[in-house]
Amino acid sequence: MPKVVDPAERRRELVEAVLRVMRRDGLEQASVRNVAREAGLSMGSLRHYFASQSELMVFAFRTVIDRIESRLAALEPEPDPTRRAQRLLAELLPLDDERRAENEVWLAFNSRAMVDPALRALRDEGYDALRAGCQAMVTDLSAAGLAPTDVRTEAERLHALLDGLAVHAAMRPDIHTAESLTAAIARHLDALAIERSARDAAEGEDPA
Amino acid sequence: MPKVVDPAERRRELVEAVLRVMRRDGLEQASVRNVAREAGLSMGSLRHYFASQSELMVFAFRTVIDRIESRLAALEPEPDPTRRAQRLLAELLPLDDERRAENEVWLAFNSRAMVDPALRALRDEGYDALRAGCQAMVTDLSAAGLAPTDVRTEAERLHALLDGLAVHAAMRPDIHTAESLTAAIARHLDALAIERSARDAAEGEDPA
DNA sequence: GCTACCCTAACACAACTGTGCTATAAAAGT
DNA sequence: ACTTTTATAGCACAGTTGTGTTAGGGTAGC
Repeated sequence: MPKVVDPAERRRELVEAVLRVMRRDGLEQASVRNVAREAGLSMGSLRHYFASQSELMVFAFRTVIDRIESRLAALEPEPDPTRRAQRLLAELLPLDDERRAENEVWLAFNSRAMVDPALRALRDEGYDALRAGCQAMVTDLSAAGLAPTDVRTEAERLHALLDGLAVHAAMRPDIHTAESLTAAIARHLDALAIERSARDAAEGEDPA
Repeated sequence: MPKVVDPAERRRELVEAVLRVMRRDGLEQASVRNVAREAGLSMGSLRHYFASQSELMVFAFRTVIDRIESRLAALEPEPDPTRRAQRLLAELLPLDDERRAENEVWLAFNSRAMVDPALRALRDEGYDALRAGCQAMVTDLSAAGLAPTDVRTEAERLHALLDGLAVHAAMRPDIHTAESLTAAIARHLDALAIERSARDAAEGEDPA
């Protein structure tokens, strides 16, 4: 009976099982037994694809990261920096069920990474990528005169706002609807532009 | 030998043991055995003070919440809304080792509350309190002409920024120093004031 | 004195964990 | 046709978990 499915496909199925269990019962319930049962396999089979639980978790986390990154990369090019930022941020916020699920497992992985060294490297990778993305967005906006020139501080602020909204959406999905999340982000982008104009005007006055 | 210390004191010691274990080894290591060993007691003794692990965790979480709230309440009154907001936010951010520790256990409790119903109520309580605090700050700033009039959106933005910064500080304490955190918050308060001025000016022009 | 009570300790139990090992059947390679 | 590799299943083992129960030692009230 073996060899009926592609090994890579099996691994993907197992990752899906991990994510399902994590969402339904919490990260600590994602034991090798529970995951194997969820996937309809014996735990001996699971161990054939992943030698250890840590390996399974790392692969699952990596899969989630790759999925998010490829989704961002697949976005059609958008020359206008504001609209580009809006689309990127909309892709990162948990606005629909699929991304809500993704957000939950992302947060679970992140919290385990606080203690598990094997996951820490992946968490840092995701963190750095998001940080770089925020920095790129602010840089483009700033170049277009739509954000203050202090890119570093503004990128940190945007990044923290984004992650904070994601955490809040996971904690209270009833309060933080897709509308309120997008409104908060839109307001922030708007505020960045206003701030830039005001600072430019102040600079034009002061030294003159 | 029993009865040498106040039972309430014992409970406090046990909570401290919980927090130490949680910070050192992670939340999932805070088993009744590990906590009892950390406190230098047998697990039979621990169970005399807390009938179940859930009870212990709830009490520990409650203690952390109370500690933060009483520290905020102990702040001397500050009439200037900007300075008051700065002080409140400085008290909530993990700027020193003590509050870094507090922040870590806070996040750990929050992540477990995603799955543990007993902790969820406490998490929601903490969330609501912080949300109300942000709303109060923005309301005062807005009344003083130092923040936009859309209190609801701005409170959500401030709240998310605050929690996002706390998460980032826990993840990357090397990157997010006390200086960068306070700078981000200061910039945000500054931006709120600028935004208000600009919107007021725009409104004065438009309908005229 | 003594009785009642609080605290502490220690053990038992069932459930769960990750991991190693073995057996077997199907496929692939020759 | 035969051998080797791959995939699956199942079990054993040692460790940890939460919780219950039992017993004993120390203090306080009478």
